[in-house]
Order: sequence, then structure tokens, then C-alpha cells
Amino acid sequence: MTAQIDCKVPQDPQSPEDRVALDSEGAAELAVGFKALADPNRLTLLTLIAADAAGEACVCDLTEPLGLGQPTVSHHLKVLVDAGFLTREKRGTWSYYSVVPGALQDLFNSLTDWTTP
Amino acid sequence: MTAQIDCKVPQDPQSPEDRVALDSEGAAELAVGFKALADPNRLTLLTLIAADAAGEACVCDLTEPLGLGQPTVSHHLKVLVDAGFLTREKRGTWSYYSVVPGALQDLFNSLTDWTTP
DNA sequence: CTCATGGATTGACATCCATCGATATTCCTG
DNA sequence: CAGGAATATCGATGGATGTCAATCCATGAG
Repeated sequence: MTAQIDCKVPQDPQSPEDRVALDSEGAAELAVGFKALADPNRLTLLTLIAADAAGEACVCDLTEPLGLGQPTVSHHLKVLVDAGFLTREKRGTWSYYSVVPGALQDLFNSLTDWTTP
Repeated sequence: MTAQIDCKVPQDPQSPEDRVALDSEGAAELAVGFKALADPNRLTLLTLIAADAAGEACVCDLTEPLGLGQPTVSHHLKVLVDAGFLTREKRGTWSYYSVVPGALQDLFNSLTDWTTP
């Protein structure tokens, strides 16, 4: 499940009136993206990886600045990958994570499209 | 507590190296804003109020389209107000909620400032 | 003043989630 | 193949959260 959502057309017009608000399906999909950002440690992870000179980081580099255990960091990274904000590239024993360039902007546009007609 | 955050300068340089990533305090403050958006019903509330012709809505108009009880809707609205996304104006017996224009953009800029140097 | 109505608050309950310890998996090295 | 290292996964647990029923508060009507 990704966070790239730009569903604007109501494909299920159960109410005859024109739907100008987010339907429950689109809202749930949008919430998945925001849920991934609703944790301080995940936000820090994003900024840590983005601030890296090579644009990528492995788990071993991220556990220490967060003060969390390796399984917890791995879990947070998985959440961010599933939401479409990070990509994982495995090279040897190490997993390198990088930020997906337009993911945050896309998520935000998906919401502002509804709040600013 | 509001969501308007643009803290960029480290006012507490406990580590001698230059801090290029989000500190824990800023991350927690940012997460409050995203937590408020991490719920489908709250996202729908935002779009419902924004889609209103007058730009405002009272609780009685919002309970039916959400299919939630009045206390629950009131709770969600409070979360959005506390996060700085909505304002409440009480006129008579009714409470009218409106969206704060630049709040979402500010929250997003606060994160993208860190992820795109 | 009394009552009705819209909304906010409280308490309870079920569920979700962040975190950790332990374990499994994958890959490199010798 | 044996061993070690980096990471992912699993199970458990304490805390946070969404929801509702009941109640309280404030305002307008009579």
C-alpha cells in the first residue's frame, strides 16, 4: 500500500448530490500516509536519512542517534517504506534506506486539493 | 499548543557537531500536527468544513455525514483546533468551525525544510 | 425562573501502537 | 560447511487513542 493518492473523481456516487468532500475510502488512504508521519522518531529518521551526504543510511547508523533498539528502528523504517516515503536497497548484509523525492509533496497535495477548491 | 513551527536554529547545541537533523523536541512538536491528521474522520471533517459555502460548519451539520456521535465529533474537532488547523467561534448556542488558511502549508514546510536542504 | 437545545466534558472500554527481548533469516568470511 | 554480523520478524506488554453513554454547561425561548 502506497501513499500516492490523487483520487478526485467519485467512482461510487451512492448519494445523488455532487460529492465535494473526501469519501471514507479516500480518507482512510490519506490517513495511512499521515499516520506514518505521526511519530517523532519516524520524523527524525526521515530527516537523518535526508541529511546524509550520500542520501542513504543503514540501520546501524540510525539506532544510535535515536536511542532506540535495532528492532524498533527496523520497524519504523518498514512503516515509512510501506507508506512510500522511503525505499530500501539491500547491498550485502546491509540495508540502505533513501527518501522518495516527491512522496511528501504528493501526500500534501492530495489533502490540499480537498481543502482549497 | 499550536502547529506553527519553523525552528531551524539549534538553540541547545549539546553536541559540538553541527546539527543538521531534527532534534527530539522539534520532532515531537511536528508529530503533534501530523497526529491530528492521522485519522480518517478528522481528514473528512477538514474537507467538509472547507467545502462549506460559508467556510464554516457547526457540530450538528457534521455528525450525520460522518456517522459518529456528537461527543466523538466534538472530540475530533477539539484535536484539530488544538493542532491549529481549525478555529472555533461560538455564536449563540452554536459553535462554528473554520479552517485556518495556512496551517497545513506551514506544517508541511516545517518538515520539508529538514528533508530538502 | 424554567425548560429545551447545542455543545463540551467525563468515564469506561476496546483497540491500536511503540517498544523491547528473543529468534529467524540472509549474507559474507574463513 | 561453520561462524559471525546486520537485519527482519515474532510475541508480549504498557501506554496512547477512538468511540460511546451519561452528564454537565451555556444560551435562547417562554
